[in-house]
Amino acid sequence: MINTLPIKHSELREIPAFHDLPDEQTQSIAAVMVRRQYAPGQIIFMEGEQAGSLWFVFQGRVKIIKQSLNGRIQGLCLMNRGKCFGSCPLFDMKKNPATAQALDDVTLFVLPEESLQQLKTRDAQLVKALLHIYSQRLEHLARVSEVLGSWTVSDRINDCLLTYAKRDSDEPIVELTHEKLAALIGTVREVVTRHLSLLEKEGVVRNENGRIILLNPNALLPPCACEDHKTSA
Amino acid sequence: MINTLPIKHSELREIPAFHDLPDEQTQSIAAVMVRRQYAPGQIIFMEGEQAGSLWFVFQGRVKIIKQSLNGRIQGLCLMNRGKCFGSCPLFDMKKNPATAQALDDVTLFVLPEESLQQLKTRDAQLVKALLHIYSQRLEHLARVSEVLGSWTVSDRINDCLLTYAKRDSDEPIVELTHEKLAALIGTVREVVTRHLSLLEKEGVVRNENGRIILLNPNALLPPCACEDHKTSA
DNA sequence: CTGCCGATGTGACCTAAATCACGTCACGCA
DNA sequence: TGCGTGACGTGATTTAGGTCACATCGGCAG
Repeated sequence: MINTLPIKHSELREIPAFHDLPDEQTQSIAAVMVRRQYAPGQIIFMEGEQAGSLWFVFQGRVKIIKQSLNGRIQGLCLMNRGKCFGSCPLFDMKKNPATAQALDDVTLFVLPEESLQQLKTRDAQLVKALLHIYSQRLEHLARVSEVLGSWTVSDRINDCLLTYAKRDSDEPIVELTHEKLAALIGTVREVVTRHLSLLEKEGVVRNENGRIILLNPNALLPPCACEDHKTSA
Repeated sequence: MINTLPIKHSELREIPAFHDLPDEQTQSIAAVMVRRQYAPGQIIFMEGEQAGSLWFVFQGRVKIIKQSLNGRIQGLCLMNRGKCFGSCPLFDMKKNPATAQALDDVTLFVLPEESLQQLKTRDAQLVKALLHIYSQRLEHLARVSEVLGSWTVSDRINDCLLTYAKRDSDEPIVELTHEKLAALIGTVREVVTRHLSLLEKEGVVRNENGRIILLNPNALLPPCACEDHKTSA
């Protein structure tokens, strides 16, 4: 899980949060960061723990989830390359509000709590960066709340497809199994499969094993007052 | 809506966020704050606007809600005396993630965006306070996401009762109509009424006109793995 | 006292979506 | 070549909870 290979500042440069920092800064930060590897499904930290470190995704994808006592799991978001998560308990928050779990084989850069505390007192710039990250997260969670509260499962699947599509080639591709999509959305595999079959019949997507190709992403656009009573799904 | 009556620092002292500040600070802050009044139902700011001010509730209650395009409304939380909200667009957030609406007759203290910007650069203490507020909000929204995703409506009603009960007298009282409770939870009045009737039959609450008295708050405690298949509700 | 109105109670009904229970299909591998 | 295994497809059934349509009830202005 811990990989002693040091972190090159060229690698650090690939994280958006460090784009604008001067070389000397990235050098010193790279020196205190730790590289970690996780296998698919492995838990990175648990809801309720007190990990105050900052985590950056270098490779792979990390799933942020909440599991309630009755066993149901609700995915909050998916962090891919360059994204940052964690650090919530750093500012008087008692405990982690959610769980982080590796989705693929994952390589993370970790800024340990102690180092972060040090940097925080020395560097006002960092605090501002944190506020920015928090803002984004607030925005995202507010959106999740709206989506969970008032969208149908079908709309949530569409939204999820658009959100997590890789747009490398000319046709966007979602590299998730139905099972994992279901977990992210907070539903079950059958419902995802059924809805995707519908979409395939309509020619909007093509299902392959372990991934979904979006043939007509525009047809997945968010629900709108104009299309009141939907015939399909 | 705007009330020119100046804000006394004795009043400002009643806001938890200003408890620890030295007198001179509260004086100068009180000088730049604005008092505003709102009638029940009045919108304070809308989702999508760019209000970067900080709002403090001095009297009454403010409902934070999200309305999605299909017309459904999802309540996020209820801010009462002393609570702080707003200010999201201050740190690079494009727009307000939610709407604020007065529930009762409300008196607010507003710290306008310009003043806040000034204070922000001068006072590192304030930035730390903001981080704290953001942390709490993140925590809360993460909880909302879990609740929306995996609790039943009945559990959400129970939770809401416990969360918003006034504990002045020996018996906690919730001063909300079924209608308003429903809006907060993101359901409809009938469902709330039905569930409350059940609870009343079980002797857990007593329904009066416009308020609910909790006779046995412990019976409302959150859902738990141990009580797997619930008979009631 | 009467009429109005907002807050409640309650039954009948309907739909989304979870659950259960299978069957199929592709693919690696001994 | 057969077999195991993980991913996908699909019907039947069940259920929470939203929708509709009313009846009731308590307070209060005139």
